[in-house]
Formats: sequence, structure tokens, C-alpha cells
Amino acid sequence: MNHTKDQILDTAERLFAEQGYAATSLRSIIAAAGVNLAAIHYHFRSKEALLEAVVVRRSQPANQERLKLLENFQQAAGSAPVSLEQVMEAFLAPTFRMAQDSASGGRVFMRLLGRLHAEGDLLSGILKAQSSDVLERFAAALRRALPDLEPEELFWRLNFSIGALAQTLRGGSKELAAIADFPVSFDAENALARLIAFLSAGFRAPVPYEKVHRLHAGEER
Amino acid sequence: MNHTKDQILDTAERLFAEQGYAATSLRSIIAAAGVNLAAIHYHFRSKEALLEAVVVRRSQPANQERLKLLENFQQAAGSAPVSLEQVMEAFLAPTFRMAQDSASGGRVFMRLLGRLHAEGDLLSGILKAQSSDVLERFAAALRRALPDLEPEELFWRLNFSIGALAQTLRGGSKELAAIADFPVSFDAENALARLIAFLSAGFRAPVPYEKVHRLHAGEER
DNA sequence: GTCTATAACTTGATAGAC
DNA sequence: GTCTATCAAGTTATAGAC
Repeated sequence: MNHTKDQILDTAERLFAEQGYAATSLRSIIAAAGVNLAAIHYHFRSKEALLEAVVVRRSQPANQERLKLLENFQQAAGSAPVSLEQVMEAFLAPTFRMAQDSASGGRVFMRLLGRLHAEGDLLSGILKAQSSDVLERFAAALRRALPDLEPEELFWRLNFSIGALAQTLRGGSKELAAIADFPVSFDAENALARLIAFLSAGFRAPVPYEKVHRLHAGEER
Repeated sequence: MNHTKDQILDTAERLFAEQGYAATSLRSIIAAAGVNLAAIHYHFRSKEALLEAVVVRRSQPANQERLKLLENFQQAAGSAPVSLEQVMEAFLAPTFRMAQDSASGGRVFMRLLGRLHAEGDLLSGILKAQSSDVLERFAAALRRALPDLEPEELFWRLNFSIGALAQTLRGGSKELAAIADFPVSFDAENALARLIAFLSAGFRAPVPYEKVHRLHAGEER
């Protein structure tokens, strides 16, 4: 709708993603966007409100698509539970697909999400307000897909998964890429398939009753 | 050795972990540490050098222990490859153990690592310099433990694992903890066992040849 | 809606007395 | 080694002309 407003949103999204929220000043945003400093306070109210606008712009449609995909799977499954892979795909695909179409800045937004995830509780405050119902719906579907997994273990594995997701969205580890001998290209559909395969195997792993230090060299074998 | 110096290191570690590097001012550090602003520039040179000192203080002994554990496992295994679980334990245990003894601020440092991991390339610059050889040693052990996994898939799965690790170190997702019905207590040894079980299953997952959109509701079945 | 000008404050860093 | 005092630059935010 508004040219200046969108210009600010796009630029803020990119710089927040590249440098983080705290390290990005409003002045660097207006410089890159080619707009005036006052415009940022006119259209948004403050730096924090700008971040919220950046996040909400993309996460709201993504959340709606998540629920729609989950419902599709649920209808197809009838009374049977939706499979683990399908639950994960319904949740993850909207984010990854967004990154696929290069026209929009979806790829940038992916990195922003991955980054904000670690930066303070900025993101949790913004997202919790508008997507806690989505989280609960998916948590319920997940429990149905994994009926034998105790809730506490499920909780831990969900945290592991969120971390793996955030890392993937962030674009992976620089240290690691330096060691790899091959060029690493990013194909969202490809990454999604790999991530789902990895995580679903993790979710189905046997629960570690044996204490790990049993494995210590010297203590046994 | 020096009281003021250690006081600054401890406080900086805590505040960087809680708020992130960019969002933490030197003045908030000296206020909490009860020292003078100039002392921070006297003992360290700059804010960035302070961060480096904070990280190096703990990661250097951890890296040495990592290598020692790996060598122990390798000697015990003889000519056979060290198992995937053992490679992971050798790498992860030092960090988790550090968090266990509550006397030192190891728990805080864990959170700092998880946080810095996402914040810019601050950490990668600091760590790469002093632990790239550790990474290469472990990468080699990992390839031996998983000889059938193609390098590119191994690379992806390493990234997933690093993300899960960082998330665990960071202390997990606030959004998630709000949904959980049970009190979440952190026991490092316990978390380590759960993480290794999850990740090793992920590493051994079948490679996803099938494109994910085959699973889409409506496209088949 | 967009601009200039500026207020009000915080930041990292340093000089120099003790 | 530790302090005070201060610098120079950068920060968010706002008032008010156009």
C-alpha cells in the first residue's frame, strides 16, 4: 500500500536479520532504505513496534497456512492420528516455502526468525501473543502422533527440534561451512526434507534409560 | 589471581548471557560488578576483547578435555572406529559437566555460548581461532563413525545438531515451557543423555530420497 | 506524509590525578 | 591499579515547519 512504509519494513527486516535487533540502529535502517528518520516514528511508534510489525507481517499468514495444512492432513486421516512427518511438515512447510519464492524477502525473514529466536525474549513476547493457539494445536497433534512418548521426553525433543530449526533458518554454522569441502547451496524444499527426516528419527529414538556415563572409556567395556 | 579482573569476567559473563553482547553496556557491567569503568579498559582493552577473554577462559580447558576424552575412546576402540554416541559424548560432556558443578559459573557460560551462537559472527571469530583443530578432529571421527553417510547429508545433520545443542545450552524455549504442564528442572547429565539419544537417532535416519511434497494431503493417497 | 532541527540520553573509550 | 572527569560519537524520540 504505502511505498515508504513497505520500504522501511523490508529494510528493517534485512538489517535485523543480518545484524540482530540490538545491534541495528534506526539510522542505519533509514540510510539503507533511503527515507527520513522521522518517517520511521510516524509509521511505527518505536523501534520495538517496528520489529513487531516486521514479524507479524509474515508470521500471521504463515500461521494460518500451518493450521490449514494440519486440518487437511487431519481430514485425510479420518479418525486415525496424523503421522509425525505430516505434523512436522504442516508446521514447517509454510516457513520454508516462503523462503522459496525469491520475489518476496522470505529468505531474509527465515534468517531473521532464526536469529531473533536467540536474541532475548523479544520474539517470544511478540509471537506468543499471536500464535500460542497454533502451538497448542500442534502440540496436541504431536502427542497423538507419538502416544507412547512420555510428556517430559516429548518436551525435550521439541526443544531440540526448535533449536535445529532455528539453526537451519539462520543459515547454518559459519565455522562448519568453512570446513566443508563442497559448495553449500540452499534449496528450501531440500532442506525441509532433510530436517524432517532427521527430526522424526530423533523423536522416535528409544528413551535413554541408561545413564550416559556408562559409556565412559575406562568405566566399563 | 586478580580480584577486580575476575569480578569483571564473572559479571560480564552473566550479563552477556542474559541480555546478549550488543544489548549489554559496559556501564551495566561495572554497576553490577561494583568496579570502576576505567578498570574494564585497563584490564581488558575493549568491549570486544572482554568478550573474547570471557569465552577463552572457559572454552580452552573444555577443548582440551574434549580431545582427551576422544583419545580415551580411540585407545579403547583400538583399530575399530569410535561409536557415534561416544564421539558425541566426548564433544558434549565437557560443556555439560561444567554446568553441573554449581560453584563455578558454568551454567551461566552454557547459556552464553548458546546465545552468542546466534549473535553475529562474534563467536565464530573467537572460537575458530582457537578450536578449529578440535572441530576437524571430531569431524574426522564422525566420518569414521558414519562411513555410509554422504558428506553433504552429514554436513546438514551436523548443523541440525549444533542448533539443538545451542538451544539446549540456551535453556530451552520460553514459549514451550509455558505450555508444558510439568515443572522443568535442568539436570545437565540428564539433558546430555537425552540430547545424545535424540541426535544419534537423527544421524542414523534414512536419507530422504522421496521428495517431501509427496506427503501432501490431496496430492496422493 | 515528509522533512529539518534538536532534545535528551547512552554508548565506548581515554587522559591524567592519585 | 584505581579513581574522576570528560570526550566524541551515536542512540531513540519528538516538536514543528512545510
